[in-house]
Amino acid sequence: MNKKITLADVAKSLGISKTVVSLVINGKGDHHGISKETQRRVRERIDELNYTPNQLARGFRTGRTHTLGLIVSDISNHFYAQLARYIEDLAWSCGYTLVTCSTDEKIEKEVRQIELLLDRKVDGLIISSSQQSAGMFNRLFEQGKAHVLIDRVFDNMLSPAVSVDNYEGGYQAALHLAAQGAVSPAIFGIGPEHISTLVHRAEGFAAGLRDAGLYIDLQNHFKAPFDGLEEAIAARLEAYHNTHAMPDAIFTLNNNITTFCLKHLQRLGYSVPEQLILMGFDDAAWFAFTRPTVTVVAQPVAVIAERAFSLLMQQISATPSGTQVHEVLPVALIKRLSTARSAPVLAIED
Amino acid sequence: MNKKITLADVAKSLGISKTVVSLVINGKGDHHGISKETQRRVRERIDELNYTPNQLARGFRTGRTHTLGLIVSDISNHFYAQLARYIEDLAWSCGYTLVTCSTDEKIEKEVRQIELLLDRKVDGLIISSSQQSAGMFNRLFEQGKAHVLIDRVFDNMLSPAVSVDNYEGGYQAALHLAAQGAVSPAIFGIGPEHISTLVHRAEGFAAGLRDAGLYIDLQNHFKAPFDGLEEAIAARLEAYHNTHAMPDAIFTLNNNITTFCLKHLQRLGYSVPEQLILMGFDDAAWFAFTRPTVTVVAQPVAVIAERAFSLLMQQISATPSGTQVHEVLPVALIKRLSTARSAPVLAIED
DNA sequence: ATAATTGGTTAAATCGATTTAGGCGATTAT
DNA sequence: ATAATCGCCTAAATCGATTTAACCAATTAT
Repeated sequence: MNKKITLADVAKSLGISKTVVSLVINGKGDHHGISKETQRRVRERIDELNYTPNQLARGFRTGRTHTLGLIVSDISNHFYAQLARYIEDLAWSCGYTLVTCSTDEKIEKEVRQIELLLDRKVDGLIISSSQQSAGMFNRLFEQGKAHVLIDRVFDNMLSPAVSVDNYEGGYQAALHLAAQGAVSPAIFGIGPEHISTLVHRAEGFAAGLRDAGLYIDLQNHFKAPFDGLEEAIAARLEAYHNTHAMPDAIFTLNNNITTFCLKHLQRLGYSVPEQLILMGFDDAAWFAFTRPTVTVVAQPVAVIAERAFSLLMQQISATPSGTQVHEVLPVALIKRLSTARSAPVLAIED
Repeated sequence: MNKKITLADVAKSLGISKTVVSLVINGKGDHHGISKETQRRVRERIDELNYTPNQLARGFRTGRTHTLGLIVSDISNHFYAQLARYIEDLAWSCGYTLVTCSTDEKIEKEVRQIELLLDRKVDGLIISSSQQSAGMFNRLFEQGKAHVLIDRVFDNMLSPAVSVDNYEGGYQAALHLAAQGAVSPAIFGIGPEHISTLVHRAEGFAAGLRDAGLYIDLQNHFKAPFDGLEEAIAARLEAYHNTHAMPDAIFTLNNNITTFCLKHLQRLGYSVPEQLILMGFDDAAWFAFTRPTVTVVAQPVAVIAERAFSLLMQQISATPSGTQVHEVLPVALIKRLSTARSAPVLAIED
């Protein structure tokens, strides 16, 4: 277990000071007037000895770790897994490493994870928060700690944020379902109920229905618990089934809900779109080849990642501008067969 | 931007030495005979000042960062996303943070990521490697660096490893397809071709076919490139289609291949299982509710995570045993409708 | 009565890098 | 001829924790 070569070893082996070696490594050789010849010798010796800097020591000294933190509710959720992948690629291309944490929508867990990451001196955070208010993030903002809120946003937040137009997505969904003949649609949501994305999607949906001359009771729509999601959805559908009260349309508020809804409707013997139409928020690869394929409101995942990363890098490398930045990206309605009530002749895309 | 409270601040504010504060924080107070009263005062003041230790400095000094690294080919692949989630939970419950890196099957990228994580002094690595040989890992092993190979394994490897019985999975798949009437099945694989999991699955499949009196050319089965996977699969299926040479059964070597195969078979108008039967390696939530539902060889993801984590922790907290540990976990054949050639009356599970 | 032990504590070294503040000899400016 | 400048390099401080080696007074052992 040969102990690691240190910068001091390199310096000693060349009979020069650590300063020179450090400067050369960091490309500050010319700027500090280290002779070309010395620089060459240093680099040569570094190769010979196979020296690599201890990043921990470096980060400790400089206060910059080249590490970013990503906080989401569940990294195994397809939407967040994709997001993580995009962000990881962006981070890697800038020399950053990404630490991802799943909160399971537990506020307490989220807070501890953020604190842990801060104690580890990550250079920045990208957060899809489960919290109820902007308090903690406003504090981060005032401390000048680089971070970006994504996906979920807050009233009165100071932090830079990137989200999509959830309200509009819900609105479009409602218009589409109404156009396809839905009369008494149901919303399938998920707890906790303060999550901004879900609230906005539902509100937009209600507004769209209203404009289409329909009504839905926003307060009391179904909200499955985060833990035991599938079981709750199955139970709800069974209850509808047993009481012969199945709605004629369902709008599911995220991809997991859509997935489980479809699975259990199928299990109960319902055929979509003939007996009821269904559409969801969030796209996923498989929604394009299930039978029926599923109509969704899709989020521009790559763009969310790119914008959030860019806003984060701005904070890290420059002093942030004074104005609050909240980028709201457009969503896209992808019509597929699950809502093709009349003539199922829609082409399967790509 | 109030600068962070340090251990020295706490010590000074109490008029005592840093040593005492450090010992108390680390629960070594009793062991070093710090009086109960002093310990109480220290803890109280830490709360008052809201002091939290700089984990970077701590890790720098102790050489233990309480960080683990996970290397996989693509975190957005459902199998790895699930694995990551399980490992993250285990790690978190033991006070560890997880850094995940995606390699895109690029050996060069994998090597750099491992080196980076080592320079960051992660306490251990869990690696699903894309490399060709055990060389780098045998070196890690000899240096005593804690790590576990998962999923993919090597000949002559010294490192602890956890994998599944890929050969047996392939074998069972072949028997099943043969039993369902397949006569000339095709394998849909993916590059690079040295990946042990894929090799073993294909070899087991060939052996199973042989035992069922069938034959397949192992050398020349289809291997799609990792980049552009979907397009390659689509093209291959189209080629079959155009030449009226569609096989009567397809065995897909991982969940992504299965997904894309199904999607494009559907696009080309083939009905499964009537015109051809299909089964894949790896389960995924949606395979249980696509139509048809998909027969798969499922891996025990949670167990893989648990065993790998356990082997890693053993190395970190104790001196590893001398014997090479390679745990091989069983796979499970889940029969669904995509291979139900005769009577599609199989119950949809759960 | 002197030495050894114990209880409670501290000063200083240490981890491996970066950064500050100069040093020294040779050249250029005045 | 003296001072200022320049080119090249170094010693030492520093980041914030942990850990080693002792210290001092009070008690116990011999």
